Amino acid sequence: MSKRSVYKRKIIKHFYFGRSYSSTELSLLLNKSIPFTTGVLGEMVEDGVIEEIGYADSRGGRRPQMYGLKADLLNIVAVSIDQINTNIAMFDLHNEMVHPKKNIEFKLSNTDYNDLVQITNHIENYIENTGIDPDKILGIGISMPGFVDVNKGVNHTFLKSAHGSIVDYIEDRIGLPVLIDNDSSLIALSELRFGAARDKMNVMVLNLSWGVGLGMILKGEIFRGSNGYAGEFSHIPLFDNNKLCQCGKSGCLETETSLLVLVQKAIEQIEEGKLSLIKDISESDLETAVNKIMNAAKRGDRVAINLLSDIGYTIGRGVAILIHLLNPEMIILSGRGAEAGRLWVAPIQQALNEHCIPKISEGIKLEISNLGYEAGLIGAAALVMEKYDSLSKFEKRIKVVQK
Amino acid sequence: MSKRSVYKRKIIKHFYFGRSYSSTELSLLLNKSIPFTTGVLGEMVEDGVIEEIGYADSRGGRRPQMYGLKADLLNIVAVSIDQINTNIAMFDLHNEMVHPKKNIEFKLSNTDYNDLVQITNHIENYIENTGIDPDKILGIGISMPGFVDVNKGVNHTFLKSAHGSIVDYIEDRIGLPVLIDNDSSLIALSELRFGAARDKMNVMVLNLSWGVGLGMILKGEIFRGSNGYAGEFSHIPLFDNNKLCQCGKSGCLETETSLLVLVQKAIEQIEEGKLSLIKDISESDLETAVNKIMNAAKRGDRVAINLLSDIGYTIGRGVAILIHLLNPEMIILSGRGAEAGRLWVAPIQQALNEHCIPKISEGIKLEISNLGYEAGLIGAAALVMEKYDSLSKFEKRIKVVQK
DNA sequence: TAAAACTTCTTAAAATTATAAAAAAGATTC
DNA sequence: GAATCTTTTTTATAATTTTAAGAAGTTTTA
Repeated sequence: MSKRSVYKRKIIKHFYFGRSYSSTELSLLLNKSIPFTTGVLGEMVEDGVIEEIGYADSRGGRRPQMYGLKADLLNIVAVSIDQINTNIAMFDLHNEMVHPKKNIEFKLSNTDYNDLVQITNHIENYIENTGIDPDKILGIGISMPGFVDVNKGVNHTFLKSAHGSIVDYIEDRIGLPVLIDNDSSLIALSELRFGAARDKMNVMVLNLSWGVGLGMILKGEIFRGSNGYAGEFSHIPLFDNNKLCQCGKSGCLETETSLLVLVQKAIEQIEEGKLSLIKDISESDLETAVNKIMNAAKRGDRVAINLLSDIGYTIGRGVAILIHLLNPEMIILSGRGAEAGRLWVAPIQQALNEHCIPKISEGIKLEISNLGYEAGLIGAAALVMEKYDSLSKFEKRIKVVQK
Repeated sequence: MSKRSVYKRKIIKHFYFGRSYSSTELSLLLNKSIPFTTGVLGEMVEDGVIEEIGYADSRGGRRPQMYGLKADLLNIVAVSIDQINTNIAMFDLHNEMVHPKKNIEFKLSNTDYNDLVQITNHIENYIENTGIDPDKILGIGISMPGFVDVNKGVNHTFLKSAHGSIVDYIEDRIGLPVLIDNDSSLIALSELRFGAARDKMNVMVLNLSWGVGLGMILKGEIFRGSNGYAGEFSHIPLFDNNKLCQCGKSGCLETETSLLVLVQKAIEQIEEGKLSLIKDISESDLETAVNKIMNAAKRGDRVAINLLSDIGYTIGRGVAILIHLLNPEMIILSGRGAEAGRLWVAPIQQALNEHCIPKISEGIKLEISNLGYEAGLIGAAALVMEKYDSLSKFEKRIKVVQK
């Protein structure tokens, strides 16, 4: 691969994450001279990869020519899998969804090989339905919970097939580059590239869901640890409570903060006869139960608010640990539970005030994501572009960037 | 600064940390072509910066010419400050101590400006006593406990002078580049460059001392967080014990693991009448008390061993948190308490077995440092070289590397 | 034991990339 | 409103760095 084409890939990546740049700005980002950058940009315009998108405002001199990616040059398939739902969507290079996302209800089992076959079928069908030429698809990004070994393309928790790598299987069947990563890390990636963590160096992104996931941004990059297992926030041993966690240990943070615990405690309190707006909930339909509790809290129900506060405070104690160990500049509440995030800010902040050395916690921003429910899908698409300039599997894909 | 001289600095840094390289190896490390690297190396030999040190064994072809730094080209002053002792030493480029280290008993107060003056005097005298020409000194590296803001050169815990930056003060007085960093981070740095963490990517280095410090190696580099406060392991809120910590909060890990707690518990148990080899200890002379307990443990005293085990187990619980969050490949026990480290390996390992998800803790190595007592000084010297290729304050110092 | 294979080192030509100066376009100032 | 200052872009020239090919040593293999 020629050096020039390496720079072209980097330029495409910058444009994807940053929208538009002038020649001068890019030369700074690439650490190359302006004449060189201008030359490369010229070639890319000729090849139809990027286009001139007008002039930016002057900052005291000649107005800079701005460049941007041609949105329809390439597409990216994003797949977001969780325990009960799988979503598939197609994005263009401006990060717009170009085909309606498809939601599949799909209970993820731990070991069934058939699950993998099913999901691959769905992806295959979805791509066909979009009518987009596979030659115009850069790759497929997949977000899923569990212990994901990024390099081997294996998930040690879900879709464990005897047939080895998930990535290899899907690549073989569909013939496109496939990348997988853990859902919390990808939510952090979307916050880093498109959300509140943009241009930040050290940020902790909490993925509020059935458990509390953690995506870490350290030194301006997603941190994954030596095997990709970093961020197991749910399972830090924080309590002497003898409550068994689904991971097999006891005392995990999750044993006091999961939404399951929330529902259990709510049922307990209602049975004790406390007055509450919460009605008719049971452990057998958690999703509905959680929604009812959340809604009650939003309407000011004391019981619901107190329950959420307790959990928030406990999460906050965990966050205090993160702050002491990693000294981040920002905490972001993201994931599907972030909508109710506002309810949690106060108790978390309270826990931070009580458990942090002031010097280390002062100035830390506690923010709620505005990427919302889509963060997982955006992260899956971003994963593909994130690796575009470094993985060899992209080398032969897009002709225009090969010289 | 010319580009070529940037590469020369990088080469010097590589040699300092790696001893000797061939032209081919260096060209790989620098990402430059072999002819270019050979050319630069030739110039550096001519300038007397490096020398040819013979041929390495062949690996199936012509034997490579090896190069190494001239040890006496430059010297580095290392200063290691802790709460009761300050050590100063002079190193050469082969990391050998070229002048006997000087130990100064010196109780570090929190705010006394005079402390800073005193320490600077000592450094000044020490350099004079070595008889080494200041023009042959690259810089001064300082290791100290507390909240160190590396960029501002300020310590928010010790030597807080109204006169601003510690670094600026010493640089003004001595006229040499000065760098400071937190002791635990520097111990981690010496492990990374010269110890068990060499070539490792993600390692947690515990600095066993009066508290338990933590130096983190993430992605092959020391991690310091956004303000340099990362690694406050001692003060993670882990207990509901209502014991007040010196940091002002309660429930910190330190409230159950500090050597002070060790002594208090020992006294308690002896007063209760337990049979033990430990005799005549009191809280007024902690250093002696700790030594007596350690020695008793080494001779097999049950009381001492149990006390250390309890503390080790508690530290292990903290380490389990580190493992879940950061997924390191290795844990190193270092610092002055590492000698007794062997006594702690078993209880720490025990805690890891009980509190870690097997998938994430399997394969993690738990090692005892072999850098020993000197780790702090070595780290302080290494700090200077670590920053040599990136800080402008070194630009004008060494003439031979300026072209 | 000689040929093959392989690694290192050297050289000169080729390609890449940067520098510097000037031109273009717009903002600011007096 | 002309002169001056800025920033961006272009161009030509200069410097840097790589490529490619071959020479020089060593080990491996036949």
